[in-house]
Amino acid sequence: MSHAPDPVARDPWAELNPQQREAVAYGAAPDAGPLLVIAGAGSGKTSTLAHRVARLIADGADPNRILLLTFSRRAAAEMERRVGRVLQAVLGMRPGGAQPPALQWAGTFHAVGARLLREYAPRIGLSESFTIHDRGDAEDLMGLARHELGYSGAKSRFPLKGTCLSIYSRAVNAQEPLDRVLARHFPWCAQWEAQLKALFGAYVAAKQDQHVLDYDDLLLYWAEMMKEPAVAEEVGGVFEHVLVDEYQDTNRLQAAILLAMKPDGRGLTVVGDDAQSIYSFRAATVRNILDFPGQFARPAQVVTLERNYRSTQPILDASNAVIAESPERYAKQLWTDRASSQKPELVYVSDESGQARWVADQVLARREAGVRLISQAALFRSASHSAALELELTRRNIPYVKFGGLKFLEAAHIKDVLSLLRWARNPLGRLAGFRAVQLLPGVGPATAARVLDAMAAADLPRQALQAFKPGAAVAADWQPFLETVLALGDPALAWPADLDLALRWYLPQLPRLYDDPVVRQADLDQLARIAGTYASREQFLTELTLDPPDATSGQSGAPLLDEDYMILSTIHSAKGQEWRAVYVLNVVDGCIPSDMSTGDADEIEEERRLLYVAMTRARERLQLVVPQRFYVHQQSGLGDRHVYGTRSRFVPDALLPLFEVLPKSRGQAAGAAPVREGSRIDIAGRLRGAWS
DNA sequence: ATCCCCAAGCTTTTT
DNA sequence: GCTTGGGGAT
Repeated sequence: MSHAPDPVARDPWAELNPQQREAVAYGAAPDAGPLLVIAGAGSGKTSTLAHRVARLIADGADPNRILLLTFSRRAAAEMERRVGRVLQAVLGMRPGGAQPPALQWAGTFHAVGARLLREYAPRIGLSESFTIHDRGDAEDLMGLARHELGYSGAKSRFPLKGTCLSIYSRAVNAQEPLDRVLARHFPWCAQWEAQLKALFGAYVAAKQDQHVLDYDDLLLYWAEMMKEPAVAEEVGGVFEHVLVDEYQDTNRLQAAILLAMKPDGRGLTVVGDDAQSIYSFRAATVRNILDFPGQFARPAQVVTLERNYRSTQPILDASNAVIAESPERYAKQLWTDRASSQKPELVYVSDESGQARWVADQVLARREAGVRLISQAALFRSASHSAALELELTRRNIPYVKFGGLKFLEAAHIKDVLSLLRWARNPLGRLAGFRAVQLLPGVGPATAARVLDAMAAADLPRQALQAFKPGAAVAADWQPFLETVLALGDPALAWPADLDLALRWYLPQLPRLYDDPVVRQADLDQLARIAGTYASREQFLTELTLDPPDATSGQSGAPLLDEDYMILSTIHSAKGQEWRAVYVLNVVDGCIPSDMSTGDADEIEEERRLLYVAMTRARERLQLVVPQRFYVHQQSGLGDRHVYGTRSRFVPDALLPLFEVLPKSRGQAAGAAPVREGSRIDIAGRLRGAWS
């Protein structure tokens, strides 16, 4: 242990600047109104929020009555860690001694909603054993309803199940009537309004019959529950302080929940940055944060954090210039005292493989200069944009971990096992059952439907299952399956023995079900390992759907935690993070902005903010990479093809002086040919020079 | 009723 | 390139 005292340990408030202090100290008076903290990128937002929570507790607030709403569980964990650290210092506890009080209520809106609903289930007529549908399940259930209503014929060209769910979800989250949602966001579906209404009715009924909630329900039921004055007062009273992080990415439904809990705004703190609002596709609205102060009888106090501790001035200058074009925002100009002569770079490369080679070269060169892989990240607009880079990294043996766009839970074999567990927990969950039963050889949709119908009609679903007589072809396999399902339904079974039981039945089925049983078995082993870290099956199922493991390892096998690896991430998943070196891929019109999002001005603005978020992740080095030729997946008709890309419209000519443009000799794209090893030495030399 | 094969359509970001 | 729907053989 070091004798040099941690600066936090010496004086926990010393490291705060005046604005941060104001945000931390605000509301000492008992009648203080709500607080809005506008926290620019890299302005110490997490630290400020953590200090504020710690100060509240130090001043006597009960940690069990503090609700901290974050955007992801990862963010919640980080916040808890930092609150604990500050508290230790404030309360004068010695590290390694007694633990500082922990927060009982920290998590995402959805996770907190799930927990509250589980608690209040009996009072609002909800089954306590409700299971939660992830996006895929919700789509499938929507698809089922769509089919039952006869909209699935090949000729009708009715919106696909995924589109239907998106429409439904937006209507719920934005709290807007269907016709408006259709007109504004899905005009090509407007002709189906009546049918969609019927479909959504059937979908809602199906969820209720089966005791399942989808993501939106976790918010919707919570909001509805709060409309009951007695419950609202009770729940609102439980939480003395409510703090919300990333408020720019909340939607109207979430705002309604907050308002219902804290109608006068007392004890309410929201933190965010309107310039980083990037989730409007999920019905988040920047209006929430822009309109926050005026919502209350006593307007909110607004504190703005403009000092940036993360990036060098040249990086900040370029980022500020990019966002400056945005029309409506809380005016702020980030500043820093981290001077540097290193401008961000704008790098032209030939195509995506040239881009991959360039980035790999850069990463290695930077690593030689002392920047660990884990301090370097490649960011991109959509998960598929990293494919070429992943290949290149694997080829060169550079380990990486990829965030975003992960399909672990969507893999068929994972869903198989989870549906077994879910169905055992909630026998009325039709989707899980439908999938589980069809794992048996000789059982298809018709038999599965008969089983589930019999169960749905019975008072005791499990007995109906036991009594079910399958056809002769299935009989031999039925008995062990039945025994497994019934055993899984035994509440006395200790977790994770349930999973072992399910796997014992399921693993032998793998070779019959899939061509590549070995790979899939490895995944399931992984699942079993994760399972051990959850306290119960219920927690496992809930948290896995609400917060799926969000990274995949680039190397086969388990990622070694203390090994050095670089980060690949979608820009969305990069929120709140920072790295010493950041490479932004495909800074090309069509990628940023995505050609999916060039519909209206609002969408374009969000794409601009996306680039801003990507750029402001960088501490020291920032490179925007522009492939001059890139591959687009089939859009309409023509098939896959190459397109000659132009630099993103968010970096117009006027901004070029803020960047160093590479390569310096025109006409030669960097990383153009794999044979040009000579130029690599050149580049490496230049980079070393930059660090001397 | 199941299962297997073919054809057709669509392809962002995520709790 | 990958899922979904339809048709035919078993």
